[in-house]
Amino acid sequence: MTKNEIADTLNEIATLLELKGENPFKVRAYQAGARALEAMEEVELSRLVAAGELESVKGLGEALAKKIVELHTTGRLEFLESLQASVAPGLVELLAVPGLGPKKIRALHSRLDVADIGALAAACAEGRVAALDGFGEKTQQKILAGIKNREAYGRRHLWWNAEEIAGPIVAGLRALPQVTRAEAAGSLRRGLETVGDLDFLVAAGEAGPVVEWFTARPGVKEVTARGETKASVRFESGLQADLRIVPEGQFVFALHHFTGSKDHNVQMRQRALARGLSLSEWGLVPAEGEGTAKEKAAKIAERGVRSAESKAGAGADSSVVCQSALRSPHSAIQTETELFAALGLAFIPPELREGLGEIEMTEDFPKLVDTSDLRGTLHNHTTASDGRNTLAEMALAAEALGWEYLGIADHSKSSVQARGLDEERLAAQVAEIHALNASQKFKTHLFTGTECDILPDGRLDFDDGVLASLDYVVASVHSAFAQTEAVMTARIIRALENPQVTVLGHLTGRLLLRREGYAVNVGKIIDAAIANGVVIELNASPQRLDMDWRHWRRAAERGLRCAINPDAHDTAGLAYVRAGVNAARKGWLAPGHILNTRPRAEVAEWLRACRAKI
DNA sequence: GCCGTTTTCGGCCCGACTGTTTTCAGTCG
Repeated sequence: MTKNEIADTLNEIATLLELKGENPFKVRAYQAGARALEAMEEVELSRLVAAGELESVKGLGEALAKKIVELHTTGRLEFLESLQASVAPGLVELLAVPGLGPKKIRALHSRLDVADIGALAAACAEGRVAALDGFGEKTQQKILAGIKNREAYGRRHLWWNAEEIAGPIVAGLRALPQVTRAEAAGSLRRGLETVGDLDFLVAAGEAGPVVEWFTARPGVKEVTARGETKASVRFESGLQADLRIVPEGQFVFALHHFTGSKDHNVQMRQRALARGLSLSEWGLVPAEGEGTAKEKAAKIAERGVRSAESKAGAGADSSVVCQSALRSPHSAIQTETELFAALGLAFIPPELREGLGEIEMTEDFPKLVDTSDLRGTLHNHTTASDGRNTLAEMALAAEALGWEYLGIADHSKSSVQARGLDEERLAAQVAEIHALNASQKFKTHLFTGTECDILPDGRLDFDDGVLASLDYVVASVHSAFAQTEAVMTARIIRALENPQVTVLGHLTGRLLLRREGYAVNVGKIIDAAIANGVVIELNASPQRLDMDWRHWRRAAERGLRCAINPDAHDTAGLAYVRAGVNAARKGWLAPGHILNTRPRAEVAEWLRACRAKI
């Protein structure tokens, strides 16, 4: 079993133990064990298993080590199998119903014999749930509503769609007179391709009016929680949003905490502990002593500077940090930059906070690419194929964005469903583009291109002579998605080896939340692209974001060049580059890694040189 | 089930909110 499969198994054990009413700390131990594995390299796990040294890993004791070894070597675990046999399988899915936790589920199971969602819905409909001790009419209604909306609630949402809802809310919050600071945190702030829910964080003198305003937003279908400093709502799309209101001095700590990710926060807290400090959403305080971080922070703030300094920890390096934190934990640190600095770190951009090596970064981070760095894009469509705006309309929109160039890459003839261009229509389009460029009607230069189908056998949809008449060629797969990984990989590599191909379009063909990508060996494709001097596109369409950001950092270090392409099918679609830039930033990409941050002349020269590599 | 410069037993993050009960348990993040 692989490391991640073993981690999943440990998490499954934790869930089953929870449903059985086991000691919650035992449950947590399994979850911590899973996290410890996830943070490990695959080869490191194999080494530790072989050497019998798993117990040297923090969080793995004798019992977990034994189980991990069994899973790693045999792929099975007797303990899990007997555990699974002792828990009704339908109970696990009940955990997904809002308001139901292990205790309530066990009560439903033991007293009403409810063992799955169907039985639960029936019990609610008959009023049997409301009659149970500890349950009531409201709980029953909530469970019924939760079951009914389970599908929409469980869904994640495209970053783009979530941002469209969140943007106006942040602006509205900032405009409230009580509010001094407001941000959207969570995976939205980290620029993750999909978002589970929205987290809004506000610093305000008075919370009541902010909660009032928030819960009254248009599109709010349901207010699921409303307290003095917190509120939760559900929008009609199923998207949930949480609001938290904190005092000004706590804002930066809460912002960092709720931006996450979980892994990043765990590593940050570990780093703080190593410096004798405790980091939480409440503040950065000395780790030693009694009481919670919140209590300590409050006490220290009350006592003031002098007595606090006398308690500063030992060790020259950490005492500096301690004293500055102690001096005034709620006022000395006002920005995330200062928070990171207190732990000896440079500011970590939110997009990089995934616990994937950003904490270990000892030097300053490279300047990540920004939307304003882009001087144009390749891969856009017009009404000639399946676009919804004409060539001139697209050029005008690109000019309005200040772009120096716009690449036109309509579909090729095999993409019949997209009205792909044949040789004749392509030649006509090229002539039209040349005429438009010559007219100097627009400041934006148009490059002639095609999004040429990679046929099932790896040949291209146009002859080399036709391709050579264009400024550039995006090659993409649009058919025979069901090929095996080996066949698909060989197919794409054959296309990359054609000297006419300059850019590989949407590497996996995935549609986020709708369709998995086709099977393809990404590592081999990256190798082939580097070897053949082909750019791999970061397709910026919010539902694609393909090639995935997780591959970019290492690929770029090895010399792969990226093009951030909106794959726009209308003028509004040009704005998708922003989603692509997000993904590129998550992949640690700097402007130098990206072809379309270069000026027009340089891009034109690069495209020429690329084709001359024969 | 894990952990230990206070330790091999007794802790393990905890505050906010809801619903039910009438002072608190369960859930959530």
